Amino acid sequence: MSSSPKIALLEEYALIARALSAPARLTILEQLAQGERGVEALAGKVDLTVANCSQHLQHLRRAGLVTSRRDGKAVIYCLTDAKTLALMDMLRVVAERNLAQVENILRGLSGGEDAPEPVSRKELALRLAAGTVTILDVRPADEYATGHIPGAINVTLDQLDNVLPTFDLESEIVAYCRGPYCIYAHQAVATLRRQGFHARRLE
Amino acid sequence: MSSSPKIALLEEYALIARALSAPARLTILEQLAQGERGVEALAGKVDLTVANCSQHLQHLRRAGLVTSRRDGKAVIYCLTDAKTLALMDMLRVVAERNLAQVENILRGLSGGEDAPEPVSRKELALRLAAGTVTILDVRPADEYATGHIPGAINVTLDQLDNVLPTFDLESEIVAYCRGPYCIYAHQAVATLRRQGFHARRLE
DNA sequence: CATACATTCAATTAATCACTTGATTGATAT
DNA sequence: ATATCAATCAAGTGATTAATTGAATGTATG
Repeated sequence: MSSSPKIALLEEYALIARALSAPARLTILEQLAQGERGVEALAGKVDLTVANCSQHLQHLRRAGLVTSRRDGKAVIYCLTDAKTLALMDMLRVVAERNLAQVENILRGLSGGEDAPEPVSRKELALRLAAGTVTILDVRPADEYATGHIPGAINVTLDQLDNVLPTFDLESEIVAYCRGPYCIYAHQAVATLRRQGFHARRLE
Repeated sequence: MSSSPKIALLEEYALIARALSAPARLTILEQLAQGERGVEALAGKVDLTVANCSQHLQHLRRAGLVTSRRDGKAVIYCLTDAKTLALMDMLRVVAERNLAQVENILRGLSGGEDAPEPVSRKELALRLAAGTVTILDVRPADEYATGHIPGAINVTLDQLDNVLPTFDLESEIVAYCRGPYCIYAHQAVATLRRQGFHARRLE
């Protein structure tokens, strides 16, 4: 009745799930989703010691989620394939669907009930062409530097209050950050709306 | 720079991943995918003590993956929604893609290199209508009893050797079990093929 | 009301995990 | 070769986890 291969298989699946079961590793994956990185760069981004970050990376590698290659004296890590992101996204979807706690947090971020619908990518393209929208890239400057939506202005959350007066109260503002795992855009939109701006988040 | 709500969110996501990080809980979910069950029935199916099974179920409930309701003096558990299955399936896909170990196990199950392509559901329907196929349900009798493909014969792995001589060597045999997480069908096909039958697995 | 039953709780043990610290490896530059 | 830098390894600590056992809860039935 029992089957050793079956358990062996399940243990492999469980290995992957376990790799995703630490917040630190999820942030590492979020970073890697933006592009390959060295260990030290990652450690700085996710606020871990280098040794600790290295261990997490090896945990991820054992699960097959990332691969590494050597470049001089640096070791560069990158996602094994895009399916990993799909897996993380599904994790997020299930969480938002089933956990009341997640909804509470997200509601808190958006500053209450009046959270506006996010803007779709297609809609943004139309508005951008019409020139009726300001786009904010809310990521750290270095990530903005390596690539961003054409026409987007880089404003981190720290800088937001300073830059805010230069915006037009009437025009629409669309904020984006790294993706679904990143909440900078949520926070930026909440801040802007508190000041009376027409701000929305890119989906 | 740091954001407490961000970590709180990631901890919720990690909670779900952790719920999927034990083989025992994956088998429980596989069972629940077939229909709701009481604690004792589940404990029997997945070979755990009742207390232990109950604890795993509560772990899953904390992660929002299952819900429970009372029915008399029994407590019935069921999957919260079908997204959970999609998540598990993605786990399997990523595992098959990235982990060499998984491929080894699956190859071992299929009895070597000559693993035949699985039969699609659509193809099976056609063959079934033409009457040119024998369908085997390789699940335990009680699961067969609660529902099965019309025309399918219930033969567990134990019984397979006994029943085998009654099959026609020329006709095609298609075996299925619970789904992608279940390996009974793999094993049945391997056994049948070793005996010279034209056996394949339902996708 | 008392009893039997299904499930959960509580306490324990052994194992595993995250993180820290300090030493070690591998690759480049002086 | 030696020094330097990035990354990994190894060992230790505190916290978390899975599984076991036995007691406690809640629900139905006599």
